[in-house]
Formats: sequence, structure tokens, C-alpha cells
Amino acid sequence: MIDLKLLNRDFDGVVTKLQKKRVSEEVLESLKGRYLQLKDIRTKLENAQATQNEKSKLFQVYMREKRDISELKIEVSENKRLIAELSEELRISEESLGELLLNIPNIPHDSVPDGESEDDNVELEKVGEPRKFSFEPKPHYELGENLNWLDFERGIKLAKSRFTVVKGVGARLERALINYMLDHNRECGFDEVSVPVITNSTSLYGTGQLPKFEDDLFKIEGEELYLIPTAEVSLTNMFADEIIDGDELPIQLTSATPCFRKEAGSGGRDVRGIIRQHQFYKVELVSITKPEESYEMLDKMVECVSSLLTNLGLPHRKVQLCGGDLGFSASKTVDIEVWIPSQGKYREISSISNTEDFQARRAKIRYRDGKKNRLAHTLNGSSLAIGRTIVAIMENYQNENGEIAIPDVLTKYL
RNA sequence: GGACAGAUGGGUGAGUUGGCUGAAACCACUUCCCUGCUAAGGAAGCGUAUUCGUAAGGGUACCGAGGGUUCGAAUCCCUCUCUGUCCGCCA
Repeated sequence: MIDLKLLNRDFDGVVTKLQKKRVSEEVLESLKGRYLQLKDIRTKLENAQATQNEKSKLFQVYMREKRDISELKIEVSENKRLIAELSEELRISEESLGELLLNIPNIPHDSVPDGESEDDNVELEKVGEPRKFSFEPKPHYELGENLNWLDFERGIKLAKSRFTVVKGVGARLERALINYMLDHNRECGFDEVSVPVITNSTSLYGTGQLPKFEDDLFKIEGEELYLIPTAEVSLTNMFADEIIDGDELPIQLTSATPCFRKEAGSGGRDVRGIIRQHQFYKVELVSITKPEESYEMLDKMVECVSSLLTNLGLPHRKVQLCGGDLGFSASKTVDIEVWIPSQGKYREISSISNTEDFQARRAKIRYRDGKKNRLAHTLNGSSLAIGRTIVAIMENYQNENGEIAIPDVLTKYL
């Protein structure tokens, strides 16, 4: 969540910055109003509580001196009523503030370009040249069915649409990619961990998936538990409610997990193939850093992912997201898009974000900086979405008879 | 799933006739003193959040979570969650 003190201190500045994320001034006005109201009520309540504490202490004095306490009792019980009233007011005020606050997106970094949609994103760098085909490249789903790597019908039979069974060399390729990426990330300085793929709602609030994006999550019936949409949830929330020793930063973690998304609202998009699935493997990177080091870390993570694609021989480009395309929790995001020959365009395969202290504030991830406790910065990025990497390899490495070459770096993993 | 037990500060662990305990003591940690040296001794400090204050320093809340009783609760009552042990069950 955003910093209410900052909102109060520099209202116009926050308004201007959040315009990039299409947050209206009225909403922020209302948020600030509720914050000030809350502070006011809290002050009144605390004063009343101070009185109560003081008076309560008199009782033992009176009783020791055998003085009459009936008058004191009346006085105090009136104050007690006041406390009850104020507490109720405070509760309502907190609720109303929280409702609004939890739905306000993060403040974008100054470098974020203004824009409405992905069309306004800014290309930072192209890496590698798309291959010139002497034939018409086939889409991965055709290749995959012909090679018997992808079994769409059985995926649907087992679950429903947007689930796929991966077979044969395809399945082995999936496993090889996971292993290769984890090894690569380790070389980049990320420690491998294995995490739960089900988390509680508190964790999902912490990283910002809840309350706003409940519709996109698979929930376990009858429990406050959800299948994770990304390992970012598990990895980041490992440090929720903790105060990390400053010497231990930065923390850099990587984990391979299945991810589950309902893809609500994406009806009709990428219906063919495995670009958009309800379940897919992804290798994730998460970093926890000191505030002054987080943008350096963002660059490092982008490079780690980019080099992964370079090593796989996949042409890609780095794109900085514009305000309108920026995710809810992100302050700055660099997407990495890989060349998809059958579509003749670059498609997102990784998204690397610095959320600054947005998630840290929600999840209470702090570190000890000398004597003081400060909010850490959290970053996350895919490295990579396995399904989409398979798509990219299939399409970029296909030859005319429909066979697929395997990138050199993977041969030792297959 | 069944039966017990428990949940206190970084750790161990006091505190259950309700008030002087936001919390003893010990350990760890920090600073200083002493000591001719990787030991020992001594002094002080050392939870989180929030609020007021330039600061010093106050206030408020928090002893798993939420409610209740009371002028007042870590201490009494209720509900929930989690953890441990034993049994059953399954990888």
C-alpha cells in the first residue's frame, strides 16, 4: 500500500504520480480525508484511554486509604462510555480507510512513461535477430500436436479448457528448462528454495493479489487458502512480519513452481495452444533489498533473465511498461518479450518489477538499519514462464519438416 | 480424524489469590570501564507499532487472534487459530 504520511505531506505530488496509473484525484482526496479523520478519532480515543488509566490507578490509592470510591466509579464509567463510542468510531473509520487503501495501486517510478495500454510501452533494447524462415513457420500448437508433445484434448478431459497434457520430449524439455533456469539463476546469485504452492489469504494480501484480484485466483473450498498465481507470493511472504538483519540483505531467491490462474476476463485471448493456461510452471526470482539498492537489483534481474534467453538463442526485447500497463503493486516493471514467429511479434515471457516498499508495507517486511527499523524493498520477476519458453523454442527452432532442434545449453539437461 | 498439553520480548523462561509487570531472571547483542591481549570481571543500554515533540521526552496499543467480565486483565470467562505429544490413517 502507499504511504499515507507521504500522501498527507505531499498530496499534489502523489496525485500527479498516480495519474499515470489512472487514479483520480477525488479518490485520493477521499483517502486523505479518511486518514485525517482516523487520526483525529484515534487521538481522542487515546486521550480518553489515558484518562481511564490514570483514574483506574486511583482506585488502589483510595482503597488503601479507605476512602469512598463510589463517586470515582461514576466518573470513570462515564469515560468508559466515551471510550466505547470512540472505539466504535475508530473501527468504522479504519474499515473505511482500509477498504480504499487496499485498492490503491503503487506509485509509479518517475521513469515510467505515461500511456494507456501496452501499445504505449517503451522498447529499451532488442537482443538477437529474429530468424528468417524459408518456409511458413507453424504455430506451436500445430507442431506440438504433430510431434505428440502437446495433448490438448486430454488436458480438457482431465480438467477443462486451458489445461494441457505435455508428453514425450515436450515433457522432458519442460523439466530440462526448469533445471537449466534454476542453475542459471544460482549463478546470478539467487538461492534455490522449494515453497508451498498453496498460501493463505494473509500472504495474498501481503503481495497485493488480494483483495482486488480475487476473481483470478483458485480458492480451496471451505478454507482461507488459495493456489498461488506465482511463486512471488510464497517467496516474498516468507519474510512477512519479520525484521531482517541489514547485513543479510540483499536476499535473492529463486523457485520453480506451478502457477494457477483463472484468467478471468481474458476470454477468447490465446485460446489455442499453451500461451495462456490455468496451470503452468514458472521459475521465479524474488529479491529483498535496502531501498537504496533496489533499482540496481532490478537491472541485475533483467540482465539475469535476458542472458537466459540469449543463452537459449531466443530473440527478445526489453520493454518498460507505461503507467496504464503497470501492474497493481509495481513501481517500475520491465517486461521481456520473446519473438514468436507464427505471430510475427514479441510476446511477454517475463515481467520483472520493483514494488519498492508497497508490498513491504502490506506484509510488514522490515530490516534493521543500525538502530532503526525500515521497510525493505521487494522485487520479483519471472525467469522464465516455462510454457511460453517451450512455445518460443518450438517455434524458433522448427524446421520445414516440423522437427524441432534443441538449444545447445539444454542438451546436457535432456 | 480422536485424546491430552501448550501459545509471554532475539532465545530460554518467570509471572495464574486481577492493580506497583510492557513484563523478573538468565543467555545473546550493543556501548563503555578494567585487564598486556581470542579468557575473566564491572557499568549502562537493548520489543513492536503508532502519535505528540526540533530534541530530550511523553501518550496509546500490543503477553497467539477475536470477543466478554471489571474502575482496572498476560493473569478470570467464551470462541477461533496455531504448535507439540500420543493414537488412528495415508504418502
